[in-house]
Amino acid sequence: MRPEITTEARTFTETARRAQIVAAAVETIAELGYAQTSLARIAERIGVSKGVISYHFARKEDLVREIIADVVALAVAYALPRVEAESTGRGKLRAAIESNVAFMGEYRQHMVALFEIVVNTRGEGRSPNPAMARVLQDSAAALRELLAAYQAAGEFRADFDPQVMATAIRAAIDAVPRRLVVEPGFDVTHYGRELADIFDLATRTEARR
Amino acid sequence: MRPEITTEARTFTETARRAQIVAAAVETIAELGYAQTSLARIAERIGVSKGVISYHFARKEDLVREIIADVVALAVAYALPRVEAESTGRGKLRAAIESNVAFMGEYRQHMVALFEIVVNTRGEGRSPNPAMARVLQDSAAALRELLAAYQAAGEFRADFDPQVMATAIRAAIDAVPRRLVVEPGFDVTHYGRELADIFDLATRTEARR
Amino acid sequence: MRPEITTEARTFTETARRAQIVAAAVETIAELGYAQTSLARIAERIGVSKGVISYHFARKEDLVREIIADVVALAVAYALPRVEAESTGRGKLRAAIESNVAFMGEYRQHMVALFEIVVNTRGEGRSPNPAMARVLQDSAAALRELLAAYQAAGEFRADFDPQVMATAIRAAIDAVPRRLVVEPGFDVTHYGRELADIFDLATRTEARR
Amino acid sequence: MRPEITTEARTFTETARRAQIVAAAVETIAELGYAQTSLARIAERIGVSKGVISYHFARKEDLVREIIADVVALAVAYALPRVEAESTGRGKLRAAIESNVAFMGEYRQHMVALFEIVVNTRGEGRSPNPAMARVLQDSAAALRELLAAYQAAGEFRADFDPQVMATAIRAAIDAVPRRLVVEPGFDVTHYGRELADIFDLATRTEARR
DNA sequence: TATGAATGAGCGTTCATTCAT
DNA sequence: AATGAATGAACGCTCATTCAT
Repeated sequence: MRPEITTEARTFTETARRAQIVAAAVETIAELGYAQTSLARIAERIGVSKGVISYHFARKEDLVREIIADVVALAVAYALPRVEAESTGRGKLRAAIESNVAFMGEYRQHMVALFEIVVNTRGEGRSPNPAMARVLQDSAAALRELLAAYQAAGEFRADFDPQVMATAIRAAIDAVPRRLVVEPGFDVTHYGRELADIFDLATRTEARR
Repeated sequence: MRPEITTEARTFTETARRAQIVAAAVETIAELGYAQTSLARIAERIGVSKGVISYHFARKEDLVREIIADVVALAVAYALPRVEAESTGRGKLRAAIESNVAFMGEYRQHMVALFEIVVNTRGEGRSPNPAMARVLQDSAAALRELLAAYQAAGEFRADFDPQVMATAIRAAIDAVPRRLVVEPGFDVTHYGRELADIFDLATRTEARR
Repeated sequence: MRPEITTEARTFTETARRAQIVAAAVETIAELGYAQTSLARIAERIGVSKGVISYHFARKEDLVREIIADVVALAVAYALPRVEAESTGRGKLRAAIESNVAFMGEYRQHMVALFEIVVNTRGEGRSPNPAMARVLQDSAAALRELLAAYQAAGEFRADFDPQVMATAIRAAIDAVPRRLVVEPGFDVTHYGRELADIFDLATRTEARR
Repeated sequence: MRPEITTEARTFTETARRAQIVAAAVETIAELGYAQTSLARIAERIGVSKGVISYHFARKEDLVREIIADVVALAVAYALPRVEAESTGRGKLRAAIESNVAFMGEYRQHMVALFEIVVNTRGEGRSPNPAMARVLQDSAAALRELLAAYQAAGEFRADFDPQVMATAIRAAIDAVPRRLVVEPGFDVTHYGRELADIFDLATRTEARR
């Protein structure tokens, strides 16, 4: 096992290997599902021995954590600028929904893998994977803040619960990976636009009707 | 293994044992997750040898199928009369959303277990568990039919895609089990009502605005 | 379990049940092989519960012993009169070979089952099934005695080892069941006649050449 | 499981371990019989965990195949040169019988194990183990070819069926392992010579009498 | 830095056997 | 005389993990 003593920098080789392992893991999970993905199967895809993975990731859990972090970073990098480019709450909401859905269309494997991880890993018994829980909470929280802020500003109708609305929106977005698995021809752009329409109608003020 | 020769009726003892096993399986899956639920763990909860489970359910798959059937039957028995009691499309939609969400609140463990099964079992490779796939498809299809019918009748706005709307609604409903795991104090009634409001707004015609 | 205290007579029902179980066991073993034959499978063929077999045969071994005894009794009843009907050693040898082979052709299932039992069951570790060992030894011994007696009488050539000859003959006869499994169209009569020719040539005196 | 990515060469350690496992399996099967030989029992004999065997042989079937191949290779290496050293059909037949029997005397355990495998393993249902079936067919076929060829050449009597004769010879040879189990003092050389005499007499032409 | 080798716990499943009814 | 129910050991197999080289 590689020394873990301090926060020493990673060598170039190591960084590359880790990225390669993460990529192989994502592909394998997306293809076979989490339960069918063993370290052996990931190693086989790369063409190295199982030991390599254990060497770079002391626990399977560490590898999973890295996958989550990678995919989330990708998603944020994709969606955030698109949301920030908008100036109105309405525009930001639409941008958030559409860019999230579009991202899922472009990074199908990553999303399917992430979805598999969400539902298949747990921390200590009952609770969901802590790394994943934080991510989900964060993304829902960001949405809730957006809704609440522009609700306070009077741009959205005052009488909805931003928490519920955020949950509904995220759920509708997060339904995409499963749909992609079931129905490979699924039209992501259409789905994104319709979804944005739905929640536009659901959030707008009397005045805008 | 119990004799399978003919389609003989089940004895009282057997029916009771099967129900007990299904109940224990539901609890275990809800508590530990599907992957951590082994026949040994289920048997341990009842306090019998794991041979007992094999005796009553020849394959693990058979047990899972029975769980699905049981929970679906419960859900249908709960929601269907409430939907049928309504006469308008708008009323039916609200009843469907609220009763589904309410059911999930009342049968938390069952829902969490079902959710675990959905995402953790597969038939032959990638595709989802066939027994479960049928259930999901049926429930989504029923919703889509409802929306399409009253859209055609002019009660809902004409310009939404019933498939997308149905997916969004189901996704928002199906988000409940996960929320229940994460946040035990989650207010199911409130969530149901808000959700109904959201999709009422999202489906109504110009005239009703 | 039925009382075993004394050598009490068997009831009619019991005798019939035992015969039925033995017959079902023979069929099952012949069809699926010994290793694939469980008590459950035998019971299923009859249409009774597993317990019935345990009731009539306290150990699986007891059932096997009964099968052996039954088949051997059949074989002896078939071959013995045919051998005894001959007056010369040469005639008796030919009758023994041909009738044994013919029996195997007529009672294929029984022979295949017996063969499966021979090679699949053992007594305490290494040695062959004691019940079966006795049978094999007996049948080889009877053949050896026949050969030795007429060798002494000058009817067979003096310079062969009756033990070896008997072993070779039995082996050639016992090859039939396996052949029947592999090659269902195997011509038993032809095989018997050719075999008799071979061992007739191998045993005759100089004078007869 | 050991990496299987390419057809890479085996390491020294692996070769040695595989040989050790095969040897232990042969011993165990010869001693206890096939049905009583589990991976656990083999591992125990070597003094390693049973995982080791799964590591080197992905399926039990693979191990069995290797045993067959090993024993057959040994037998061929033993008998073939002895047969080929002879120039006449008569000489070749005697050499084949005697060398086969002698081999069985020298490699008792191997032969007993092979015999156990023959009768105890099946491919898909009824038919014999395909790997083994080929071996048996090959060895019987080789004998039949030998007989037919020299029969055609006029060196053997014309009126026997080479198929039957080959079957009888093989059966008599294959009786050796069982005899060795039952009677440890069995004189292999004597048996081989007597057997050769028997089939010499059974195959020779009128002219040679 | 990576490998091959091994471990040991756990999996679902099979089965002969026991036993109360 | 038979059944249904249960047991417990064993089976082949999978897998994350450890570790010497």
